[in-house]
Amino acid sequence: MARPNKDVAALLQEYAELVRITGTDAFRARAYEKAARAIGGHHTDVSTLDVERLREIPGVGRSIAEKVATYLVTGTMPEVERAREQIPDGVRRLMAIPTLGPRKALILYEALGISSVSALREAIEGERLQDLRGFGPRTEQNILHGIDVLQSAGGRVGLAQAAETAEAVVVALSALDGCDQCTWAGSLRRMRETVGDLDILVAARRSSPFMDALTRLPNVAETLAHGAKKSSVRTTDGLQIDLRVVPPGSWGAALIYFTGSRAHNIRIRERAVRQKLKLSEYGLFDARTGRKVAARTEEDVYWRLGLPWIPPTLREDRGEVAAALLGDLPGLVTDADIRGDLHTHTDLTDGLASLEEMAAAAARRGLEYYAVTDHAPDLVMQRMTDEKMLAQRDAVRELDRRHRGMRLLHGTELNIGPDGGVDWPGDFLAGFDVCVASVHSHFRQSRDALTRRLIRACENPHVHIIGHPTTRILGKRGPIDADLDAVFAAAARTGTILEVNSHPNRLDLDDENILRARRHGVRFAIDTDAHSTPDLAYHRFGVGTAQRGWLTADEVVNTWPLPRLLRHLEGTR
DNA sequence: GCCGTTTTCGGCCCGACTGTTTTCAGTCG
Repeated sequence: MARPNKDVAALLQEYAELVRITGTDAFRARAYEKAARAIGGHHTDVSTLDVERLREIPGVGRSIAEKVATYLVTGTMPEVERAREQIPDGVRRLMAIPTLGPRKALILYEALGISSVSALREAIEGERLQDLRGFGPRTEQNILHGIDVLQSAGGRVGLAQAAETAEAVVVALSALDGCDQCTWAGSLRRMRETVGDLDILVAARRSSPFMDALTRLPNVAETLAHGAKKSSVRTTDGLQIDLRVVPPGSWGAALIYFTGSRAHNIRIRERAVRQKLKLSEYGLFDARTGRKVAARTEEDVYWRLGLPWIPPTLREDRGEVAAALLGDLPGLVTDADIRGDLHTHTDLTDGLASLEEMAAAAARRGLEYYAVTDHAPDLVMQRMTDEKMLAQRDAVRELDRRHRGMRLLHGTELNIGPDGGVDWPGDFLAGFDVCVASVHSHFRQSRDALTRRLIRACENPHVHIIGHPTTRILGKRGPIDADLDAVFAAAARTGTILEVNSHPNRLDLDDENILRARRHGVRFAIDTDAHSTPDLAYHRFGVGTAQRGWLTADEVVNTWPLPRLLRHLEGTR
């Protein structure tokens, strides 16, 4: 579901940015932004709603409801088309550069005609910004650095977008006659945090119907290659999709080959060679006779190489083959192990859905426990007060009495201040079932200060979980510069849980930090940080990241039965 | 543009930080 919601949200967001650049009324832009967010996170498919129903979405009034209704019927929004004619798309994309907002983007366009990131870099390097009011040397430096950050993502897309596109392609191709099997492989199957291109694999006797169907998918912008075994297209949002069609008998070998990683494949092929075998995407063959010895399933191929099946999330050549040989592969945490969520928001702060809606959605997902952790007062913009928090606690307790099968917990997401302190004194904190504490400001303190800050938060007996520990936002903001090994050691010593934040833009801790932290003996919580009901589905990305960090269910506290979890939370105080 | 009402206007998340200024504008969370 929610594909139309995402389209509408993206369009309204684009319009908001265009209004922000051209317009004088910042509140109008904010209204569109708010509506975009509300629709993007709305629980029902907006294409099933008429104008009156659309207006019931908070933040959507008559004007926006009518624009959306027009778009859903005609496929365009005339106001957006007009705005696009005034401002080239490249100007809007300048705003993706951190520290560069709508005002500076407009100045750059009007004064120098700059309408692309590359033109901006050239202008700075050509010293053409020197006479521009408001653009000093530090600003130039910040912009150049921002461009580097932006481009370090390297044209890769986030996990959520990749998964959504891949699922649509697989659904489309699986529906064709003669499709024996179809799935995605590549870095998406390995759950890497960003995906460079999608690898789709089909098992079928005839390939041409699939190749033709790929090039005719609705969001395909251009066909890069069109052959009998492989075709490639680029989608309208710049993502490359490679399709391979193999005979059904080669499915398992092909799946291994296209899942990768390259390093993992090299490792197992070396193993094949030592056994006088040859491994390719078509199968595992006797090197001398050329006779096929395995190919139909991944398990067959691995087994014939003397290995158990290795989960795709481990296939990075980080010791998984050696571990497999020793029988030491970890029993990885899975989606099915997740019993609860310990970091979520409601519309009391910046969430979109009410406490009741979030709890109901969580219960529908089969969770056994669910903590509501709205923002604490030091994040001033959220306007939290003691009274509001205590009133919410009463509401949570009341709702909990009515919820059968799922236990509601009352918590908060505290702010770790510049000195490592948090919003409330201990006696107030003691009233919460669970306290998450996160860094939301002062990201550029010195390494020493940031390290001390996080360690002090770990040492606070009321802090149970450190939320999104490095604060990085993929493609936008790097991790804070702290001595993470010192922080991990402190977390292990104090029993403080470290979060694996499942939001696809965060995935924080990431796989490598999880690997490091678990060596210190840290426990983890895989949380969604949901701000709307659809966000509750993000758990799969956090679980994938945790698997890449070799985590077992026992290391993840929200796989534990509630009594064990509560004993652990209580025990750290 | 939305919304609530002290109800058809006038407010709209508020404050800090940065870099450029020389008193403030822009950006961010």
